[in-house]
Amino acid sequence: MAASIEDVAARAGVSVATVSRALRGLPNVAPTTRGRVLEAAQVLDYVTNPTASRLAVGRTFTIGMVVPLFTQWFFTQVVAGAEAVLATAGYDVLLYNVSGADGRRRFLDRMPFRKRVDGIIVVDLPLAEDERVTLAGLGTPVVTVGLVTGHFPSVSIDNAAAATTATRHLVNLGHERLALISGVPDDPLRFTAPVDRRTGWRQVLVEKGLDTPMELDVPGHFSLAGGAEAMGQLLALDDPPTGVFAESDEMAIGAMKAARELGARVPGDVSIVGFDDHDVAEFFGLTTVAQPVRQQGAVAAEMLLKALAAGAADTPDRVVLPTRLRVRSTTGSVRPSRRERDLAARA
Amino acid sequence: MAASIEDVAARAGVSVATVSRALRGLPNVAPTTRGRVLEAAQVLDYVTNPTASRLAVGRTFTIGMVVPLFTQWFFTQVVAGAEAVLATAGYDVLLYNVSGADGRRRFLDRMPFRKRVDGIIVVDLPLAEDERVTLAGLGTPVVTVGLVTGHFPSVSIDNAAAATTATRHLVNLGHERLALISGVPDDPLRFTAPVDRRTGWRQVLVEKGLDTPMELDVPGHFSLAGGAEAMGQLLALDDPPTGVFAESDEMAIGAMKAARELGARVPGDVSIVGFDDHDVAEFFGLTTVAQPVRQQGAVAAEMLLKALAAGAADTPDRVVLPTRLRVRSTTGSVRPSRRERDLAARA
DNA sequence: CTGAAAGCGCTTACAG
DNA sequence: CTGAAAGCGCTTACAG
Repeated sequence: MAASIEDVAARAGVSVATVSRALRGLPNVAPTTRGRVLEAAQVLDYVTNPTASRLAVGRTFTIGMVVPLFTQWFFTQVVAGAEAVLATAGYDVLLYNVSGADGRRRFLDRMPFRKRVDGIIVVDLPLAEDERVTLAGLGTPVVTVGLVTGHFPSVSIDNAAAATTATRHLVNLGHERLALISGVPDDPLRFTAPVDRRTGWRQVLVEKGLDTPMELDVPGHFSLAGGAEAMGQLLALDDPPTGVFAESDEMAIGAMKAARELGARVPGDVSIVGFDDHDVAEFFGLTTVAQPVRQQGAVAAEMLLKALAAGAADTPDRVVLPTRLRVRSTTGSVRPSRRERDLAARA
Repeated sequence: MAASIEDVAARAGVSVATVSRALRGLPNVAPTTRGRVLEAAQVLDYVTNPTASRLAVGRTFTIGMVVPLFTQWFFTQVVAGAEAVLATAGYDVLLYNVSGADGRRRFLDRMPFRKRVDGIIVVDLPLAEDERVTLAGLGTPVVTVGLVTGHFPSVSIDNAAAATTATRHLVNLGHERLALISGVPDDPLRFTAPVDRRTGWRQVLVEKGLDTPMELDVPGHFSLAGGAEAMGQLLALDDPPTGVFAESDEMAIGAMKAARELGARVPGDVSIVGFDDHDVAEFFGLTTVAQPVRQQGAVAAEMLLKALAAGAADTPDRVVLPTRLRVRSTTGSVRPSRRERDLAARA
């Protein structure tokens, strides 16, 4: 049987109150007493029972994280980033996996975190007004990552600006016919990132007076296969794009493979820029807009710890982490388009 | 303030003992009483405080999972598989991330799971004898996945047999010069899977009387880049292999890319078979040996729940899940080797 | 600096 | 079928 605080007290010849104070390093414990307690604890191989401690203190020392699909790269990174700082601070992490719109509904209806966590990190999950109110009503601090509610502290990136950077990069290379491989067309969860990225893309095109025909805006479902299919559609156009911005690296890599298989050179015939700087982006030589993923989790965790310490949050912080273009080998300056070559050939 | 069991008792006009019984569906509660309790709980929006409940019951209702790098695909899948069944059974999951040999040491020395979990799932982490004894001494049931200790119940696959299948597939296609891209050469954690896979590979070659020169056994570090580098080494040989077995899909995909960039066709010049059936294997058309990854986590969780229910485990189960060859487009029948072509040209 | 006692919010024999 | 009381293993005023 594992030793309890009473066993330690008995062995050290003091009360359990003193053991508790000594072990936690509180002041007002005589050095010699503390020594005896520490030794007894050592000998008995004592560790405090967290369940009992939590009940007494009235805190769970666990943080709940709501994550859409924790099996996906992006989310595992965010979780890992948060987990690392929370573990250091002595907090456990309780994961809740939400998939689909009804999953979110179920989460907010049942609120499985009630009485279980001291704080909540919501990753990427857009919240309807009533859902936000429900969450706020819990009375436990909430920090969001990837979405900005205006009511909870948040950490995110500027998706529109990042998309602008990616698109401008293509424009600066001389590309004028630009396509977008976007995320999910009818997203039940209504993530905001894909929408914002499209906004940034469009903005540059409009600013430069370039065309933004529907046919150059195709969905890639945030997957390799989706990216490949999208690229197939684009290359089948009479006047295919010479520059493609994919809203995620996975789609970009799928697009690269499709391009290659269809005989289009990257970046010779078509330049591709992705988004994320996924672990594998470097290996594939993908030019992309890097976002700090683990760091978003880590910063969210720190903000939550701060809120926990401060008691009530003053004004909700809103941290926007920087993104940055990483130019690798999938983008290059523009070459004559197929149509231009055809025209030239005819002349 | 959230309602407590006392609030419910007061509102229902019964004792807290009765509330406790009614809410947990225990027998010996009058139907009308139960009705009143349920209604009161409903009105007060009561949920039981798990910390208090756990302390009273003497169980934590949480399972600890020790995972080498939970950010990697394989491990996230195992965790997700276990998590799904544990959540359904009302258990939380506490993750502990071990990286490097000292990380394992630290884990076993400090045993952060003491008094915190009711059971432990160890994923893929080989245990030294003393470490095994330490774990067993905890008195909480342990199930291992990916390693077989003979002392704890385990769920795993037959890595050697699976590798045999992969290698035989190449042999059956007529390949005689076969290479292995293995895992990590000096693995501080001493994972057994890569070793067993090599054993299976070797066994087939020996059985068929084929050569197994050192130069055809190269490390790929379980990464894309490592697989690519390994393939580069292999293709630089005077007499390069026509068939390559990579111990993971990631290495296989890296190898595919390297082959293509070096002008070798897959499977025209070199066939490649991987291991895992990673999420992306299908997209890349990779022939591979599929292992059930999520299922290993799920089965481990079920075994643990069984052990928890049974009290003491009888004889340690040892579940070996089936693997299966998935033939896609990276393997094909053998073509004349470069050397053979050279000889033919000279004749 | 230290201890006795109450309390955290449940569950569980035990008695009735 | 129900309730009073003890107990789970800690922490924390309070008194000394």
